[in-house]
Amino acid sequence: MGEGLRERKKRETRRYIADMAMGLFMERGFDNVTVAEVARAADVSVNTVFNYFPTKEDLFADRQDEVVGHLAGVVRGRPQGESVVAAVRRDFLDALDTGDWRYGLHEGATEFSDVVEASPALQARFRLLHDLRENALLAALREEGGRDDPRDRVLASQLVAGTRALSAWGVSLLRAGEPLAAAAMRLRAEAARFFATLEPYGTAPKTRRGAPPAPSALPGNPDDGRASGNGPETS
Amino acid sequence: MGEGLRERKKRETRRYIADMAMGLFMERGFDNVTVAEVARAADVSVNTVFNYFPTKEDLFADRQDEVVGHLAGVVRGRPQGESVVAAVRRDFLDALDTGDWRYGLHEGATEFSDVVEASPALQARFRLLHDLRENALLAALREEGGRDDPRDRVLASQLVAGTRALSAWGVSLLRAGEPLAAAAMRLRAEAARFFATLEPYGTAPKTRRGAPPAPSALPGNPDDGRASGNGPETS
DNA sequence: CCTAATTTTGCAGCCACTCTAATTATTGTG
DNA sequence: CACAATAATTAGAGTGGCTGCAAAATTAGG
Repeated sequence: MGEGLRERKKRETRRYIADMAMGLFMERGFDNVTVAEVARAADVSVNTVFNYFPTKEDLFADRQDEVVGHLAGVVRGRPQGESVVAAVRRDFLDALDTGDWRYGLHEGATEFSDVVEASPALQARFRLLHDLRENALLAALREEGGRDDPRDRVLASQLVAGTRALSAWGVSLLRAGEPLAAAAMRLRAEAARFFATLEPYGTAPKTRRGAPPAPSALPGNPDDGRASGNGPETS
Repeated sequence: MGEGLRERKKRETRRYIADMAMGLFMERGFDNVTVAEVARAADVSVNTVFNYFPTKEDLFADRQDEVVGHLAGVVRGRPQGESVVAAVRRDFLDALDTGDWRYGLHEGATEFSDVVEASPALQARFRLLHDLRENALLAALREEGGRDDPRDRVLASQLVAGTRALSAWGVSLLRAGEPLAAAAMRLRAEAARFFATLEPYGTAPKTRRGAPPAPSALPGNPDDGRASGNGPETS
């Protein structure tokens, strides 16, 4: 029941396609590689590529679901008594300390960033991801607060935009040759200022009815056209 | 010299195409109208449409250059002694008072918004515009401050994201049936809270060397692929 | 008018992506 | 093991946005 040959082959095929694609993208740039070339490199048909990845961008931005739902998860999973702003600050600083990639800062972030910044299509995709991130966070905030509180809207936008700006600055530091540790240190200082500014939003600690820490279904943007697929239709 | 028949015809043709396109988009939705249909409606060839508008989205988002450079212009043109945050607040509240469209709030904003929210392509375009807006604002901030100040990055991101969130809330109020004046009033209150939060960024009033109020050339994002064209090449 | 500069157009083509209809491989069952 | 159900892969044709290029129409200026 659990693990047929079919399932394994599917995962392997998907993986192989994604790896081949990433290799080509890193080498020659996202826009200079056609889906047909990816298909040839992976020795499958173009249709098979689209069976696994709904768009060309999905070949690059795998695991995007994680980052989209991350902030919302942090907010939902925070301990009792912690404010929203404090929770995000904690997670952001933790990512800095552990060198985690979830805010875009990691070893080799520059190569990644180079490819993205060279491609309008990829930039558009990441803007979409930030939007989805903000919407997911907003949904999490609404689970606690009132119906359509403008403060939730503003707070979500400020948190996403701020951390995004900080990460962008961090990448620019890395690109300027600064080692990751040094960049992280400077980022910590700036992050402190940023989150301090948002303190006025953080007054409400956390209400009772805590939702289960990590519901897997993300709210998502109803207008994003296509979700990131994980494989061919299972009819 | 100034005004040949050729120039006039060009403006008229451009205008006619844009009007026909907007009519079709409003009626049937952006994604359900092909460029070929726009061309037929305007009685020109598809190539002519692309001569005037570099992308299909440009048919919808005309005058986008204004909104992209607006915030930067507000910052550059603010009076001596006014902080950046105060300048944007003043402009935002002024737009609310005068019912101006520059922040997306105006009579008929809902129809406009309906079309946009029904089209992933248009949403992507507006995300791009917000990005360009932020970059332009950041460039303006850098004309006064230090080289690559992370506080400028964060402030620009907060201002753009915050006003965007407020406008989105405003549109949701309009869509819920609230009259424009009432929505504007509630928006003023929320805007006050929002800008108050950003006060810590507003300490620097304004330095000496004020640049000329409105330089027309926008910095723009080097990676946006194509600028919004204003007509066929005059080469 | 006649020529040079421009605008418009038609045509061919690229690429992402979709749909449909075979074709092939994997599975569970007898 | 054979066989039928199921699911994955493929080829092929087509759509739509967009780009070149070269010919035809229009306009400008002498």
